[in-house]
Amino acid sequence: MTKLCGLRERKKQQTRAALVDAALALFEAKGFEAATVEEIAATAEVSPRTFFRYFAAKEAVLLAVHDGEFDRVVAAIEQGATLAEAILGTLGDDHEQFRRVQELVAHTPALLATFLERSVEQERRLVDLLLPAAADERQVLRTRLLVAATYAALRVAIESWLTTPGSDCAQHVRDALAMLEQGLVVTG
Amino acid sequence: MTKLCGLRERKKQQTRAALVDAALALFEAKGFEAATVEEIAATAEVSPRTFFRYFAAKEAVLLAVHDGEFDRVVAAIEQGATLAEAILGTLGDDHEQFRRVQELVAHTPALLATFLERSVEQERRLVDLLLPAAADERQVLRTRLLVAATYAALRVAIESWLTTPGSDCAQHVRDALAMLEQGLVVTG
DNA sequence: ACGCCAAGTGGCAGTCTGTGCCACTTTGGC
DNA sequence: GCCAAAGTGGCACAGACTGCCACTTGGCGT
Repeated sequence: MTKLCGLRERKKQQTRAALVDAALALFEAKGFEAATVEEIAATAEVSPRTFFRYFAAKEAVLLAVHDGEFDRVVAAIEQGATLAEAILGTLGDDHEQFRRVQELVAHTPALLATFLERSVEQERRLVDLLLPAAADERQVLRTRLLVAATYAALRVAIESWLTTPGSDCAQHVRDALAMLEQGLVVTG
Repeated sequence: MTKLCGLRERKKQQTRAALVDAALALFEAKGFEAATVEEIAATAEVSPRTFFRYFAAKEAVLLAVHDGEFDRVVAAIEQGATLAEAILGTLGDDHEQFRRVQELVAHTPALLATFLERSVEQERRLVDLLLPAAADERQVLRTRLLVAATYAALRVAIESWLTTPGSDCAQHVRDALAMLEQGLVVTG
């Protein structure tokens, strides 16, 4: 965990938050590609050089927003929760920042690409986590498929949620997962 | 289809192919990010400016390799094939260029991101194609889920295929789709 | 055979992302 | 208070990509 004792560490978190806020606002105001790192840094009162010390790339600012949520999913699984339970659990307290980011992602191909790639990384970690120590080949495949399909369902659910004003995100996810579990007619 | 009558058109296809070959070879030799557009263009005996007239971005060279295959999937569906049939149909004649590209994608996060984004675009087109004119909300959701899950299975299958030397790609895909159809235990 | 038009190309200047390096300030431990 | 370490800014630079303009060349009518 991050220490919050020193002044140094507090300033860092503060700068980080300022960068995220600035980026989110600017992306929403003028679009992801039109907003430059220079502007974001200026808004957060920091040099562009420093921006890249906090985030490896322009897109990474938004990635950072959700990292905490994934950690909670991992934690839940480590305590014995199923994948579905873990995901649904973190969706409860909807930070509206989550919606803002997802809205941006849905409208910006470059951001979508970044997020999908991050999803694959997360999928790999989850597979390792869910897999028993000694698993046969078939078990591995089944788990990979489970996680990948769950993420696919999550993505479909979020899209559906974004286009349905006032709806509950968790409910969309539950519906999608239920459909998945009951078995898709792949041949239809 | 592309006309092949004129000399002009032939030269264009030739340049395009030269760029693809050069890019593929250079990416394999020194890695995607280490290979510069300048080098690729030079190898294909063309100016860097011209490279970007053929491909919108450095990654797009590899995207182009698979565009033809997706068109075949679309064509098959328009002639009444199911999604699974259409996909398995195009996988038969395995161009080894397909494997080379997938190998690169698997090892290069930036390429993976681009390909996943392209996958989402393809998914959207397939959903429109598979959906009857008047479909209720539930039908739409089910179709989106079907396509997204199928692509997830495809991705898992390809990964599995790449890491199993000498195996048949189509067989991996069939196995994955079968698992999907029989219903995943989401709560496991 | 000639010449015109449009398509294709190259070069150049310029923007933006991202990185390495070095000097400078600040913080936390002693 | 002093010193190493952490954090920051500025600079120079590479590489991806774009707009613009001048130039060449293939297609085509006459």
